[in-house]
Amino acid sequence: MTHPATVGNVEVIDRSVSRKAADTGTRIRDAAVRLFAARGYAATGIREIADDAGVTTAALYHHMGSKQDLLLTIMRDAMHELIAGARSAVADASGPAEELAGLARAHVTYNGENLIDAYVGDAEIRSLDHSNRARIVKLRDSYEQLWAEVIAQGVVSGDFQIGEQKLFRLAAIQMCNGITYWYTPAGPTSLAAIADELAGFALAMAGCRHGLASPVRAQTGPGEGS
Amino acid sequence: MTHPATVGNVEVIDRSVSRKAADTGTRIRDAAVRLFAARGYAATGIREIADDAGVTTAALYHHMGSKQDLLLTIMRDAMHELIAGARSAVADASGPAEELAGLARAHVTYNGENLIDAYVGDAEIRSLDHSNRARIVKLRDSYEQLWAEVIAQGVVSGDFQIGEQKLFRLAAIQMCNGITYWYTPAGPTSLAAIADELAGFALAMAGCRHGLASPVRAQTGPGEGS
Amino acid sequence: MTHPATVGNVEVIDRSVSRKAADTGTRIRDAAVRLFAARGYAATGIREIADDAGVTTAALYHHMGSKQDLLLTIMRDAMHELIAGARSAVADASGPAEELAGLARAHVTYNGENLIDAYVGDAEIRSLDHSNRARIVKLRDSYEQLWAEVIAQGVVSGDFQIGEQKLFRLAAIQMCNGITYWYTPAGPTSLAAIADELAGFALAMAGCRHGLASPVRAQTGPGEGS
Amino acid sequence: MTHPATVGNVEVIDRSVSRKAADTGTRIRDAAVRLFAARGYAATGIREIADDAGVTTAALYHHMGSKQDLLLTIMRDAMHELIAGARSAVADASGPAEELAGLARAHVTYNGENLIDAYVGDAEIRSLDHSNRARIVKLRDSYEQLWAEVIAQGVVSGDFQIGEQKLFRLAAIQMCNGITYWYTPAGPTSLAAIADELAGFALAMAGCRHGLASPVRAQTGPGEGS
DNA sequence: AATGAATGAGGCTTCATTCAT
DNA sequence: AATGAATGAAGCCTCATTCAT
Repeated sequence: MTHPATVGNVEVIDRSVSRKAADTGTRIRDAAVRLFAARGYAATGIREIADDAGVTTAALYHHMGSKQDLLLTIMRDAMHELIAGARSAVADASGPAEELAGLARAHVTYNGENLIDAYVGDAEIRSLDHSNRARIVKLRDSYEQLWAEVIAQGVVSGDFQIGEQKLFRLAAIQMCNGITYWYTPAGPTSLAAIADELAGFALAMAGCRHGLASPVRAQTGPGEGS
Repeated sequence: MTHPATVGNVEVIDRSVSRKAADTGTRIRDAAVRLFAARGYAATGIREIADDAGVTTAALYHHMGSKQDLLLTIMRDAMHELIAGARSAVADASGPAEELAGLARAHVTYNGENLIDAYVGDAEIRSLDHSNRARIVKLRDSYEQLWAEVIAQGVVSGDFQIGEQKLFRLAAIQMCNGITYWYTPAGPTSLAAIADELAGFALAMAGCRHGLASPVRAQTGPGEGS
Repeated sequence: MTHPATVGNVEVIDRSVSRKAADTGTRIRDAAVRLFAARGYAATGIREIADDAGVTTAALYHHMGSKQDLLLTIMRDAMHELIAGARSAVADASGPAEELAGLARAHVTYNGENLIDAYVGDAEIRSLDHSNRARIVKLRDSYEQLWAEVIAQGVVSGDFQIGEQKLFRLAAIQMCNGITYWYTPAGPTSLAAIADELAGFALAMAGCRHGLASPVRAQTGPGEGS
Repeated sequence: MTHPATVGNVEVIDRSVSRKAADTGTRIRDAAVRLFAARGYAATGIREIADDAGVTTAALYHHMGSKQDLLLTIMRDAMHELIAGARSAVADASGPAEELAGLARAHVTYNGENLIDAYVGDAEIRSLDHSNRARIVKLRDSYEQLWAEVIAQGVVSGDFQIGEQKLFRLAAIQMCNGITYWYTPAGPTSLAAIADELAGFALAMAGCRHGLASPVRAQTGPGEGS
């Protein structure tokens, strides 16, 4: 109910519109992500969330269920968006190198544009209870599967020089993920530029830095080159 | 899973000795790291730690001070060891490429051999109170400074082809750090092999995969082959 | 398990009719008795009742008033039926022995046929608020008065050999009441047979086991043999 | 820790002594029984118990565990005492009639002397959680088994004229149990006299009112005759 | 006749910590 | 060096009820 079915520019508009009169559920969810990201799930009180959202704790439960429910909702939404972005990136690319670069850029972009959701999604898996964790892990596995397929194809085609594919995959994703821990929109480098840079790193790690005929991405803003 | 001062066979001996009468402080510290890693700082109760260590909560306070003190101790120790390892790796290497590879391997090795300490050190910075966090961040900065210097030298010397040095540093460290989240000693690949692989990735990211005359992992000790 | 105005075969018919479109009030009341009997008044939530009845809590309030109102309704109905049954039993009998046996049988029969209503009526007096409790206690007193009169007459007539009449009354009613705690229609003995047996116990306690010319249970209806 | 190993006059003395400086655990337990009896388990707040016992809720948990633990302790103690009393009553008697009378008197006596414990033990079985309920039901079954054996022997020996033994047992116990609902030490009749009277009822129900050569109990106080 | 939203009060329980012994 | 007792604050959550629609 928070993330729109289609991601893109439209979303941004919708968000800015709905923010003006965000419904209670959304206000609660937003407050929760913010606080979970700032303090951690366990260290965040339900009353803090309620206060932050401007509702009573009882209203919070009326709308969103338990604290655990809130976490599940947040993480599930995040995974769904991440996966959708990755699918779309692969679809838009042709050839293993472009696909890998696309996956890296999509990951970085999603994380950069949804910093706190991504951070929570990354850091709070252990805070999910047994069955909820299973659900999220399943989603995460299906996300990683997208990477695994691209990597395997690149190895088969000879585009990539990779030893252990799993090791490569984990290292590459982890590298892209790192943005969550230090990126800020206020920084000097645009998100798109960072995404390109990290995509370049991923290709280098795969042994095909020069595999892309054209620069990875054309839209890099002025003054953000290396 | 105490982190011994020296790693290797000696460690085992130390362990069997210390097991006979592991002092109370150590038992408490070990229990705390284990639980902080498993559940997170905020979600771990002081009584759980005490129970796990086989002491009363009162004894815990007597020996180790508050829960926050425990966390600080753990994180400070971890940072000190990490820094010591990095310093020693740089000292043993000659030339930017070897140094960078050494840093990567040292990071991976420390994290792999002290999984839970490394994980806590990574995940619980936000659980430190204001002044403690400042202390640890200062240590972390001095650690990153080691990387920064190596990177800068490599760029100056022309060994590395790196755009934004800070971005590279964060991405590389993050990649190495990832091992914390998935490595298990029971896995098929030895820690040394993983360390070499990731060091190779780092060099590739720096644009000098072929910069090392000899194979990256020449220093691998006996009995640790992949 | 609504208590029908008349018990017997007619009841079944009434049920099948009312089932088709049991009115909301009845559905709520039925759900309430069921849950009060199963968990107790205090342990039953108004939302559980509403859910069980298939209505919203708001609708519940609209139809039946508060939780306390529901309890009062249930208990008052139960007392009224119990009293009506006792009156009719006394009217149909002649002589103290028959009357006492009739009271016992009526009590057992009502409780057996309306297990949960009877149980709630018995167990939840303390859950009534001050003024409601007064109302129900008044009804209960008037019910016990019926027993008191029969007992007194039997003592005067010499049919009964009873020491303390109050003690006897309480013991006898309590004994009959016990059925609430263990009777189940699925058991091997018919309710009528149980009622006869307990009526016999009451007479024995009154010192006139042999005071009835004919067997106690002459009135047993067809098809209800033990 | 509340009920003494041996019941009897000594107990009364111990109680009065310990009451002067009752330890915290006992104070809590006593407050709990009192409130559970007065309002019911579900309707009693943990804070009410703590206030009544003069401790904080945290101290209550320190000493007695959860509300459910408190209930289990109370019920288990009550069952143990009841069973001990019944065993001792049977041991002191000779012949089915005396044994049955003894069981009845013991039951009435225990309930009369421990009104609130007995009441709670009777009324709150449904408030026990699954596993605790199983424990108490097991104890209750072993208690009823004592009655069952005496009854069976009396039937075999010809002392008792009883149809369905189980029905008789339930009715008799229920009758004795009733005292819980109306007895008060301030009443005109002594507990011993009531116990004798109810024991006489039980024998009458068993069809052997005159089976005892001597009066059921000699100690009946003056002025308490029928 | 019906309902979704809202709420203040309170439910039970655990928290990290202190202190007298 | 060690501990049992104690506590104020806070933990998450549910309560019965009302009310605008």
